[in-house]
Amino acid sequence: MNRACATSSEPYTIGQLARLTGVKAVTIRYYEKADLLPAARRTASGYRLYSSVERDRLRFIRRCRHLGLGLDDVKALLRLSDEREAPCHQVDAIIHQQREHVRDRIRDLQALEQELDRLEGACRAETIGECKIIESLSRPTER
Amino acid sequence: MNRACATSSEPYTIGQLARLTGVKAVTIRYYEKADLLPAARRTASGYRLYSSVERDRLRFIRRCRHLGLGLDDVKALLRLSDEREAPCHQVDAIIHQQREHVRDRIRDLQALEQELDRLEGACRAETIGECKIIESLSRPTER
DNA sequence: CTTGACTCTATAGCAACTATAACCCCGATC
DNA sequence: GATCGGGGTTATAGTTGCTATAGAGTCAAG
Repeated sequence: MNRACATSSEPYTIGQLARLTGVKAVTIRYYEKADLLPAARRTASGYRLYSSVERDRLRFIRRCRHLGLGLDDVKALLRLSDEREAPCHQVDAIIHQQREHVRDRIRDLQALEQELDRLEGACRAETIGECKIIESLSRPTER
Repeated sequence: MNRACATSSEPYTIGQLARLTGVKAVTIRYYEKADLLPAARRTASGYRLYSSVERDRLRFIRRCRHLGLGLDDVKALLRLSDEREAPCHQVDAIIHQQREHVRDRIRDLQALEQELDRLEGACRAETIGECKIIESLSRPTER
C-alpha cells in the first residue's frame, strides 16, 4: 500500500481526504456530525466517499480555523460563500469581529506577559518562605 | 437587606466568601471538588462555612488564574507555598514556563492579526461572488 | 487465509467552568 | 403559623473542538 501513491484520485476515502486536507479523519467525521460537511456518500460496505467538492469545502474550513474562527462562524461563512449574489458585509463583519477579538486577546496577554516578567524578575530568594513570587501571589491586595 | 453589611465577618457562608474574593459560589464548590480547597466545615444544616484561611487561599488561586495558570499549576503553587523552607526554583519554573507560553501565544495571535488585517482590507466588493475574503478562503493554496 | 491497515459506530474525556433542576434553610413579614 | 425571597445543597448536563478508546467490520496484499 503506497501512501504516496502519486495523488490519490476521486473518489476519496476519509483517510485520503485527511491526507489531502490536513484534517484528521476523526475530525472530518466530527465536522459531518456538526453539520459543517454534508453526510457523505457511502460505499456498499458503509465507507464514506468524497469528491473534490468536499475536499475544497474542508480546505475552506481549515483555513477558517487557522484564522481562529469558531465553528459557528465557519458555518456562517460556508453558508454565505454559496450565495454568490448576496452582499458580503456579513463576511466582512465576521472577519472584523474576529480581528477585534484577536486584538483584545493580544492586549490581555501582553498585560499578562508584563506581570509575569515582573514576577519572574522578582524572585531572588532561595527558599519559598522568602520567595517574592509566592509573596506576591499571597499579598492581600485587591478585594 | 444590606448586601453591603459593612464587612461580613468570620465565619463566612459561601456567598459571602464569593463576594469577598470575586470568585463565584459555584466556582468555589468546583474548586473544592477539584481539590484546590479543602472540604469546608459545615453548619448543622449542611451550609459550608469558611474562615480567613480559605479566603486567602481563594484569593491566591484567583491571582494565579488571572496569570492564566491552569488549575494544576495553581495546585502546585498552593502546595509549594506551604513549604516555606523548600527551595523556590519550582515556583520560578512554573512562572517562567507560563511566560514562555504567553509569549508564544502572543506571537501566534499577532500573526493571526496580520492575516485578518490583510483579509479585512482586501474586500472592496459588493457581493460575495466578488468578495476577496471568500475568494481567499476558497483559494486552493497549500495542500 | 491471514495479516495489517483502514474504516465504522458509540461513548467518554479534556479544561474550567456554567446552567439547570429540584430540593432545603433561614430570617422577615403578614 | 404560613409564606416569601434570597440564600444554600446536590447531581447532572452543557459548553468548545476536538481526541482517545473500545469493539467490530472491510479490504488488498502476500
